[in-house]
Amino acid sequence: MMGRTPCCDEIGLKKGPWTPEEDAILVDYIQKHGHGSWRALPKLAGLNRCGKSCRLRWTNYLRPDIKRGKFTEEEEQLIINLHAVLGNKWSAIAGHLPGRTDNEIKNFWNTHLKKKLLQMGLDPVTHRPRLDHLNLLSNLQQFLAATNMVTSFTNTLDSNAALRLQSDATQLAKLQLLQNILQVLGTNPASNLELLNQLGPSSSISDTFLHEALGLNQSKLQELYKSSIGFPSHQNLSNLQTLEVPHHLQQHYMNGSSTINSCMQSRKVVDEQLDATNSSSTIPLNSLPNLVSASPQCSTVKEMENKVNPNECSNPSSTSTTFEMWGDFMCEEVNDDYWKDLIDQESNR
DNA sequence: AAGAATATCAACCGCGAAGCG
DNA sequence: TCGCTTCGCGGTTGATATTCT
Repeated sequence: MMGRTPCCDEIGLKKGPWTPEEDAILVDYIQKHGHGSWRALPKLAGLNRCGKSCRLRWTNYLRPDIKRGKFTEEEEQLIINLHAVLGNKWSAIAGHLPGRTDNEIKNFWNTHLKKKLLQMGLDPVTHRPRLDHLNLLSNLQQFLAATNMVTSFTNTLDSNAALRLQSDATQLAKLQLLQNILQVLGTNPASNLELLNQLGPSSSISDTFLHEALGLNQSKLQELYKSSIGFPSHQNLSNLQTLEVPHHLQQHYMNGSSTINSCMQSRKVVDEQLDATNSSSTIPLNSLPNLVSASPQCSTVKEMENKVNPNECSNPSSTSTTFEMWGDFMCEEVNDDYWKDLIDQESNR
């Protein structure tokens, strides 16, 4: 295969944009004869192009069933959802959007959706919250904002209920943040350094702030970091058990709102990890289950099915994404069955 | 108004997979 | 089974359009 001459290097074959005349010739020929062998087509049709160029022009532009115009909100959400499951399998994604081409979807992803996810603090590759320190800090702001929202809301309640709700919200915010930090510590050594730099003596993050936001002081966090690279011991994980989620809240929200529910599930995962670590101290921290989609790491659907529970891969309620962010993206009407069908279809391709 | 910067998207390129003798 | 051809995919490029300064 190496060194094969590209088909369009043949002398005299035209490249570049197609003229309306060329389009007309190609459409006319295919309508009359079908495309048959793409390689033979240009000669038969009387086009000074290579077969590859003809195929591309036909499939991406001239095909009669192509839908033109802007992507709808529904299409946009579908692409995001499909990308979370399939990764950069543009033709597979296009197969679920009638009239759209893989090229169009790829361009749309690269120019719009990627940026949109980044702006929302999500990694467009993994669809998880970004693990770099900047994002952690931006998440902090969101957690605090959310907590403040609860504070405003609780002004309307009696003082006991208000205090309890406020405290619960803060705990959940801590938990979510902690989950993100755990991911950083466990999976991304480069970010660890950056994070530690942020947490260092010259850091803009004050001890008070860390204490308030996390219930951890700098030295405790750094200690945790040092001891958790590569071989986390159950001792350093057990340090985190100071972050208790009130039992009544677990009961109340386990079947409740997706926001709180996702936090609770995150907590559950941490708990399970702690349990597992207690029984065997060799489980690496970065084996934390994927809470959002597995996506491109699941390079094939088969692989994906082996690696992850499809529900974990697709169920919005199992995400660890910051509050409702992910929920906003997921079509509510797209249920588990949809994803099961999708995965089945892809497996059978 | 003009030039620079940025966004968009059609088309190309190279590679791996599939088909076939 | 092997080697060649063809197809289709995903990443990238570059011309053009749009927005910003």
